Amino acid sequence: MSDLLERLRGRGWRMTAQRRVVAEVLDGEHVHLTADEVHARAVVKLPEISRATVYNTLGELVSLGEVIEVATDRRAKRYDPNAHRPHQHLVCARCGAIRDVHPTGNPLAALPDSERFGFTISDVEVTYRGVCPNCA
Amino acid sequence: MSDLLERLRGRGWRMTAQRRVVAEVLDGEHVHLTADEVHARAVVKLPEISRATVYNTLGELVSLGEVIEVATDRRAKRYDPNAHRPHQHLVCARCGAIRDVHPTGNPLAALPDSERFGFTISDVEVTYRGVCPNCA
DNA sequence: TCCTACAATAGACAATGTCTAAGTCAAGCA
DNA sequence: TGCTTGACTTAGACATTGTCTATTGTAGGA
Repeated sequence: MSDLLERLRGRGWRMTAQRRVVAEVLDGEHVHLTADEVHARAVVKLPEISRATVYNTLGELVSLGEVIEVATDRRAKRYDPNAHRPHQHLVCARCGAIRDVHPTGNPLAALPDSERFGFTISDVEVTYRGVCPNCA
Repeated sequence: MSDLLERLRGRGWRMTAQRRVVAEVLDGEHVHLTADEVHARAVVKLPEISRATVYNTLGELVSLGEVIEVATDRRAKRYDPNAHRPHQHLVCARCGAIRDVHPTGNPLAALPDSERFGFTISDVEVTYRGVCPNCA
């Protein structure tokens, strides 16, 4: 993620304190924060940052393909900075913990042509649900 | 779905006009309505029905296992009456059309133990995304 | 038919997300 | 270094989706 700022700058992204802080918050493995959580953490580093800016910046990062929107939670969207390695998600039904996982094979292959209804399929999203060791 | 009302009555579900109407609205193949859409259609049949009742009834049907909550849409939950045959969903990225699909194999098998992080996995949700023939 | 517990209602409230108008500032350029 | 400009940020109103509560209504049994 440290080179994210470089990549963005290289793409002509205007660098501001707010954008830098949002990008910094989205750093690490197994990070899946909601927009509100991102805002809460960003405020610690930059108290003036507004909610709208966090939403805007997250939206831009998603458009740029640097961050993935994840819908594991029924309430709020979550943002996953691990956009450059394809992966799926494993969610604890009790505490909501989320892990990135890497299944074997291509999940697309499991869908025969007869089940594609003429669609041109471009993406598959898989969410495994269960109970994590802490909650078991 | 015609026997849904029978099944519910058999389980001691108190039958009311509102509940009957909600159940009737959720009839058919490839039905994936939002709560609001269910309400809109229910109002046609029973103008007095309230939003809260639709939400309550949908929640009860989900608890009873007669209807499945689907999160293909980032905005609102959708309700799928096809609860008795396991299936996954295929969504058009343009128009939002949703089809029930039946992939081959068990998607659970694709996740090796080393990728389970000690979780006890009970469920997998797969959403295929693409463009439908109408939008292509 | 009458009772009673369960269901439905209206509307307030909560959570999440979007939009707008006005002010601010990063980055290029003289 | 000091302008200029258009992109960025802000506060807060608004929209959408969903939940809760107090009150009223009613299904189904006695």
